[in-house]
Amino acid sequence: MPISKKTAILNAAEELFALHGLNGASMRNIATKAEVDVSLITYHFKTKDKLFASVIERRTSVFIREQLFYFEECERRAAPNAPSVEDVVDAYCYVFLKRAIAGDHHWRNFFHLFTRLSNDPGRGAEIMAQYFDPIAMRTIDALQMALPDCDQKDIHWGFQFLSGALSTCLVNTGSVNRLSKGSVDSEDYKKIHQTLVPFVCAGLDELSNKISD
Amino acid sequence: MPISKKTAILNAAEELFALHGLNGASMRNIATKAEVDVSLITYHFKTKDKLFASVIERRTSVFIREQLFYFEECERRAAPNAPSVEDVVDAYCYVFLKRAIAGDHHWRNFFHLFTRLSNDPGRGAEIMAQYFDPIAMRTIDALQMALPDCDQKDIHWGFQFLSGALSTCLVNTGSVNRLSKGSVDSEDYKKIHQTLVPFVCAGLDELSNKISD
DNA sequence: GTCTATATGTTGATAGAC
DNA sequence: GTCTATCAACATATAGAC
Repeated sequence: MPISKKTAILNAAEELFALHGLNGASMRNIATKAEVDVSLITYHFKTKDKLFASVIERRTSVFIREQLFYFEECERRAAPNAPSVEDVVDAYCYVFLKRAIAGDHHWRNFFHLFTRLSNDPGRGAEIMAQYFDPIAMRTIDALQMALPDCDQKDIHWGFQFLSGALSTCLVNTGSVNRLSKGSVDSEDYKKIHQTLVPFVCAGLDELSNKISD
Repeated sequence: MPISKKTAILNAAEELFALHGLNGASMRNIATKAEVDVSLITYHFKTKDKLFASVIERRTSVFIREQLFYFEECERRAAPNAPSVEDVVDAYCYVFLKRAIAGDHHWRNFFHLFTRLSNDPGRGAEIMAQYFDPIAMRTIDALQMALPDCDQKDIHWGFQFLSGALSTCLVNTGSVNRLSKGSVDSEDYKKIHQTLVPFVCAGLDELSNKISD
């Protein structure tokens, strides 16, 4: 079954918003990429901003549910003890990385867009607050349970570092490939998973162990 | 002495490009913010893209020289031994953070823009390659010296994580403040410095110690 | 160096035929 | 649902007066 034109618009918008940002991608660019007339975008989504919101909503609705499920599962598995730091960090990262590993380029575009939003103080910040704060809160709570002796502020910073480290890996700027002269592949998400999780866990453990001031 | 109109343009452009991106900031917005006529921008910088390049160049010329000086100093201090991971990570971060700590909002705008560029696959990636690859290379080399037993690929990923963790801290999205209900201040760059460096060093040590595959 | 006036294209969005 | 035609607002850039 061929995809609907509405879906084609969403896919094209997702990719172009990810590549060029909200302002950088015009409705005409999107229409061309989707092989659709410009006015059809207005018909389906009314305004550009609402199209943007639809692009976000389409995936977050699926994504957030799954993310929360992973956390529940990881806490249930550890019960009655608190989950380990590894389990929490892994749960947070894996929901992103497993889809990237699977090679789904639609999801990759979305994660790409996610990175853009998470480093944008304008409209991006609003959307992050609306859609991703629940996940962030949940992760921070779980980290606090896993590291009961860690200073709360350090947990917050630790999550920020985790989030930043993960998100740069989700956008394909080509820098890792270039800097490593081709010996490292920026799209080797399996390797990223294997490397990022222990890196972040060691970092968090360090923060937990040091005397806070 | 009041600043020249040319400098006012650069300052305004720096701020608006940081906030809204290359496409999101128009020359009119910039001219208004700089309290200058639009055509004066064309007079001084010829095109919008060249204005953008000038914004980058103005600070990178200073910044890169200083960054490289820090690395030399830190290697000289450790000689004939290799510098420690702490020294290398600190040198990389501190050049950013010391100016942020000093509260210079022009530099903060620039770092803000830096974060945007480092997560942009388009024009941003080009500029990063041109201006920041030398620093990145230098940092990676220094890390390799500090961690001779670490797998080269892990060093590259470690640097990517470091770079991602630092850069999210340089843009003020308000997320840390929101998520911590005000108990953490996203502009407390001194705290970021104190927290990020040990976090990253522990992560790198972990990568160095694990058996690579 | 700085301004006014203007050229030329692109933008997001609408109205109406089919 | 999908297209054609069109709008007013905005974009970058230029020419020329002072």
